[in-house]
Amino acid sequence: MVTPELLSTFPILKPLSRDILSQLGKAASIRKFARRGIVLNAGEQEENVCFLFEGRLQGVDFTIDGREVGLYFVEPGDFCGELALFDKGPQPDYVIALTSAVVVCIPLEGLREIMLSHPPIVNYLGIRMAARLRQMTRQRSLLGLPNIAQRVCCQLWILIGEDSKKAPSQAQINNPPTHMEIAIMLNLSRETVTRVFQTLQTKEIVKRDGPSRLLITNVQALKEYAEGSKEL
Amino acid sequence: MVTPELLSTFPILKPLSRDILSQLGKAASIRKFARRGIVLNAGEQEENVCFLFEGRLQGVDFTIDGREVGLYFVEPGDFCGELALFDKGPQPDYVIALTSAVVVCIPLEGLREIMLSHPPIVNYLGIRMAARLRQMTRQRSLLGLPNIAQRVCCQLWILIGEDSKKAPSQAQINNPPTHMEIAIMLNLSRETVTRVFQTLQTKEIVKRDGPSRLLITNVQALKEYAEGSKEL
DNA sequence: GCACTGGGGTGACTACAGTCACATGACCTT
DNA sequence: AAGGTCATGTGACTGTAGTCACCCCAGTGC
Repeated sequence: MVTPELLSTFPILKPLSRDILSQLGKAASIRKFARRGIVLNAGEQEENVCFLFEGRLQGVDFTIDGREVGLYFVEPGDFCGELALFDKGPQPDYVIALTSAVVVCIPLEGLREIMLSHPPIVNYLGIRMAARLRQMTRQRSLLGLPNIAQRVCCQLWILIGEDSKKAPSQAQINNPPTHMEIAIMLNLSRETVTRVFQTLQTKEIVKRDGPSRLLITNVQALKEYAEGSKEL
Repeated sequence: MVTPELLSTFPILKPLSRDILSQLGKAASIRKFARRGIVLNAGEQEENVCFLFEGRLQGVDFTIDGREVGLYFVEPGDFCGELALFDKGPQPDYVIALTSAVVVCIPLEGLREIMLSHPPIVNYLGIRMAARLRQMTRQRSLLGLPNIAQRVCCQLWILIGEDSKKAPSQAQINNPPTHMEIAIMLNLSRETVTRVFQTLQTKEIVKRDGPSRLLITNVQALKEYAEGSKEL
């Protein structure tokens, strides 16, 4: 049983009345995951939409030969497993916990009914899926870059986020992905990512600040590498 | 001015009443495109959803260094440019005509209103976007394959379609993509694709039947290569 | 204290796909 | 018949990213 207060912390559920939220809450459950725990299984007909309360998740897939492929991140307040709301089809990718995570699971059935009778919810879902399609398109075009260093710099540029770009003096990435996580997003080997980072560090473009922060000491240079106007 | 009859040939518009269709038809227009014509521009706020009546379109993007990237196909009866219905955002990719094509353009505004008041339409759109996300996910995991020949075989396997898989004796691909089109979908060079095809042909796994048909003479073998249980 | 794990760092080697430079043949238009 | 374009073929060369093998180090559990 999940309280309406907790549910209403999720932006998409905010427009719902207290009554409906408590009804949803009755069927919902809270689950905790350790690092590397599997939140959703690819290929299966999952019966929940998973709302992330705490931690960070990643959508991943595997190639036929077992290689891991990184697809997208899920941050707190966001959710995953929503595709089945529309077509009742299988989950296209795995979702795993990158850190220990707290997730609120809401059964598809209840949500589907509410979605059909509440236009703001469908609309939010539409915007969400559109955003995801855009993100996947951008990520796909990243993979087309033949220059590997540029690929990494572009990914970093995306990870910096809009806020930091406006205040370049203190640009940073909090809880940066591990080299391995970056590698599988960009179709690279871990070693290659490490080598690019080494170069970036000796050129004083980025700098580690403990395990949970990556400082961008030269935003301009990073941008130029990302755009291909300079080469590493 | 487009007739309601024409509009109702598109599955998503089928549930709409004749009245509404004629209203939509008034604002709609028919456009013809030559091969390589640009139907939608990436980055722009397009003001139409484009319904394909005849021909074949492809969603493409370009990397920062100008390389073409193939994303998806649009077949007759299908449409593109629908993301803006939800978030009024820019089109994420270019859509170009692979053959000469006839397209019915319907203004976003009109469709958006109808979508909000007609649940079956939103629902159809949701299913469509979910399908596209699944397809992009699958395509993305293809790119993770380090074995190039396997990548091409997987793509062929996808292109064969379900019907042909059930009748393996006459499996075929109609209007197959050119080597170049396959190459940009798989992050390969055109020459590499040609070389894989050469191998497949000398092994009598596929066979050209004129410019508009590719016969799969050995479906089982193709499947094994795609799954990685055999190597070329 | 110790073992264990996971992230990061590095060198040497090599296979292999990209690139470039051509050639051919089909098919258009004029 | 000539000229153009486009899809496909093919050889030679080369750069580069993957792979493998190993290292260190920090954190954590017992």
